[in-house]
Amino acid sequence: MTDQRPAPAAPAAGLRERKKRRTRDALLRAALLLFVSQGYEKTTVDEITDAVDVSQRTFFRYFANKEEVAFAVQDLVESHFVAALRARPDAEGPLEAMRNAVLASWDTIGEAIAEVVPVDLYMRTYRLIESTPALLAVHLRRSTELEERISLLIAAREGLDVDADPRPRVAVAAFSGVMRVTGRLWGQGEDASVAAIRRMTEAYLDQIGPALASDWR
Amino acid sequence: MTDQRPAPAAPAAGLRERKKRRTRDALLRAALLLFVSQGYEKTTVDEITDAVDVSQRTFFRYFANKEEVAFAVQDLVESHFVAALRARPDAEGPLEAMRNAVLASWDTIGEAIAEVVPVDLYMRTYRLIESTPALLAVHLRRSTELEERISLLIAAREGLDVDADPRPRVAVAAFSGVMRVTGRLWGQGEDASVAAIRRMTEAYLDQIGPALASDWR
DNA sequence: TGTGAAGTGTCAGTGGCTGTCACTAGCCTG
DNA sequence: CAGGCTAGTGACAGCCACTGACACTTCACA
Repeated sequence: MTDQRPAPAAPAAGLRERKKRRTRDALLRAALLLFVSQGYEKTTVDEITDAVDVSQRTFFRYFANKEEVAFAVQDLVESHFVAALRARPDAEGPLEAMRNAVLASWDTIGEAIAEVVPVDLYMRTYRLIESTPALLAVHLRRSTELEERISLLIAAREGLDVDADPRPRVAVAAFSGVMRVTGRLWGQGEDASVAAIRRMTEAYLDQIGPALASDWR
Repeated sequence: MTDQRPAPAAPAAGLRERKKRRTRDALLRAALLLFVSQGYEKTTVDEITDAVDVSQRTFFRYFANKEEVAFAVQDLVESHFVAALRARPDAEGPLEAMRNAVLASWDTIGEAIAEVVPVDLYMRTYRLIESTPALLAVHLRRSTELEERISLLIAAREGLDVDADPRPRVAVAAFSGVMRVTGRLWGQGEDASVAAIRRMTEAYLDQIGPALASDWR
């Protein structure tokens, strides 16, 4: 997760700072546009830097690699979810809290995204990630990192030690597994709206209990 | 180290075939050895091909990319699990069947692996995968592909349509999530034995029910 | 206003990966 | 068993992601 964002509570930073942010944003937007319009693999870093008129070297000073730029917005979405989870009342059980946190964060994520790129561009990027093997792989690895953070959070809520009690990690794993399935299906489906994935998430989360029952008939 | 496998229904193929298999096996073994001894990233394809005395081009004719060679044995393990799952009696519920299939397949996987590489080498490779970001990413992506296959299998067992009923995918997602957690923890832990991961799997799978309960206290 | 450092461009180099082409060796047919 | 066919390979050239080194420009700040 990228740290530096003087977002809320950051007046007009120095000229240098602003220039930097502008360059980064320009690279990000140009990259995502190119990715969604012609595909990730078919986009070279040179094309991105040409579009922004900086050197290739500069790109790699802002983003560790070509993949990273594709996940810049995803970072935002994830920290949004984590914040929503932190905000859940203690009274809610683990699974209930996670469920409410996703649903709540999807209701408000739009604005947060729009500060950086058009929401539509993000959604098309998300679909691109799901459908591009190289990006999907990175996405999944990042997801497990997020899962670990969530596990620690859940454990803290319940006053447990993650290493002593398997339940936090198991619950998060089950929850995340379901989230991935919905993400994938949404990416493959017709309806690319936020509403669609929200609806799907709700429906699939409802099935966790029934799915783990010993007899489905 | 046998140069060919008395594989089921594969007599002595032509000389061409045998040479091919020998080259592939040699590349595989050399690659894994280099990977585990000096790390994945620090091993160049040239080093691998030099060790086997073939051209770099030849390497890429056998393996689509450098990553693929690291997963050759994993392929074996996965199809072993799928076979075990197919063999579970219809009477078992979905989760029960998957659980029994993993445990059963771990009891017998050793011999299957040993036909290709020393079991110890495989285990060290597995740990390397878990601890190398680039490989972990690919591993996770491959896992989701496997999950889809399993979902279809489970659905078939229960006479369901995966797209109409979310339960197969949800159950598999939850199950796989737990499996990944155990794989990761095993990779980080001290005990690198098959027994260790088997034990851990059993313990964690036992926690699925409790973990999803609405109240842990 | 001068000095230091942050940000960038340029250049050279490495390594993964691909296309092409020519050559050789196992295979097959007459 | 000769001669042609083709799969497998090596050699080579080239693309692209990425890195290190160094010099230059531009802002920041004393």
